[in-house]
Amino acid sequence: MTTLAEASLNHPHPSEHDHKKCVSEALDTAEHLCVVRGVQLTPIRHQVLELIWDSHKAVKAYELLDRIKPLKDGAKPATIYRALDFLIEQGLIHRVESLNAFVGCSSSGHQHEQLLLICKHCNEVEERPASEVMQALSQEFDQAGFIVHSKAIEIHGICVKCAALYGDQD
Amino acid sequence: MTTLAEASLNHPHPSEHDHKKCVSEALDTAEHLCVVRGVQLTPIRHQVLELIWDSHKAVKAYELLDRIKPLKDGAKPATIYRALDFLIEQGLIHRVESLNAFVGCSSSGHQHEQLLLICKHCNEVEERPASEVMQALSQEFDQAGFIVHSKAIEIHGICVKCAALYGDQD
DNA sequence: TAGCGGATGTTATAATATAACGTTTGATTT
DNA sequence: AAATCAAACGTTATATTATAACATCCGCTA
Repeated sequence: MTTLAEASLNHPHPSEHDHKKCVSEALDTAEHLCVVRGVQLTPIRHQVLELIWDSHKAVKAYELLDRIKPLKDGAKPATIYRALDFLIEQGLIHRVESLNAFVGCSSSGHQHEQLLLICKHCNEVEERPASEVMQALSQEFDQAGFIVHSKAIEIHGICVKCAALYGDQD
Repeated sequence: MTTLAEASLNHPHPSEHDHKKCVSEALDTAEHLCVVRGVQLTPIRHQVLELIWDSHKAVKAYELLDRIKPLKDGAKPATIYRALDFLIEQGLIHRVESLNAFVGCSSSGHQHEQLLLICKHCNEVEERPASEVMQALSQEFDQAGFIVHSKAIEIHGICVKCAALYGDQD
């Protein structure tokens, strides 16, 4: 299988980190977790995960579909949505509810439910464990008597890099 | 214009509150805010707001469309989406991102960005100001250098009434 | 080798949302 | 009063997101 990790990134600000490391860590973790859990990270699922990890931006399902078609001729919406369902179930990606899009999860295996900081300028999504926030949330649920199944905490704005480069106004 | 407030509520648990009061307060506040702001709460917008306030459940756009058709013959998707856009801009309703649905905002005028507790059983949405959570969030944003434009904090689970009536397992 | 379950292929369609352009209406200006 | 303008609304079309339903394949095991 061709490695997709090197594909064009095209960030509005320079990628200051070693993204290949992000990708390889994410894929290694995913492979490991799937073995441990006795679930199959099939070629399709692996390719979709790799495509998602092409960047830290949230990606749309149909973008993924377009991008997987050259690799997987005859791919259909169900091809992508099934892979996405699997990856979400396994906590390997986040669904960004407020964008109808998807982004890799850096901490699969550990805590999956995190604060997502979504930059309107560069579209990158930063995950933060935000333990104080989570603790305050737990207290709130206790007060309300609410039994939590899942959390979506999505913040839109301007990330620190874009604010530095382009100012706060966009 | 016919009052829609009395329409069927059909909750899984009895509505322990005076819902007519919720509705009238919401509509009064909306009317007042729109006057103050010099924006028009037109009949369509008013009707859509009233339909949304029919219950505390999140409502889908096309459900609203079906329900407004008898009142407003020839209503089309744009009819609803425009009204929803207006109501959201004015902070009179919340868009529930994780459901692609809409719910009335009880605290229009005050803080609009709140924690939403969404019950999987009865579908009702509870708004909570959750000031400790918001404070912890602010600290997190400061740490991250992130400039916030908007927040979606949506928690799915079982509300206190449903937990009492049906247990914690659903 | 027959049967089973999980993954995938395939076709169709449902559900959600917006674009684009025309018309109405009411306020403001001329 | 006529001309103009902007906001709201009407209308048609289409884009975008997502799922249903059923067929097939493939590896496992009974």
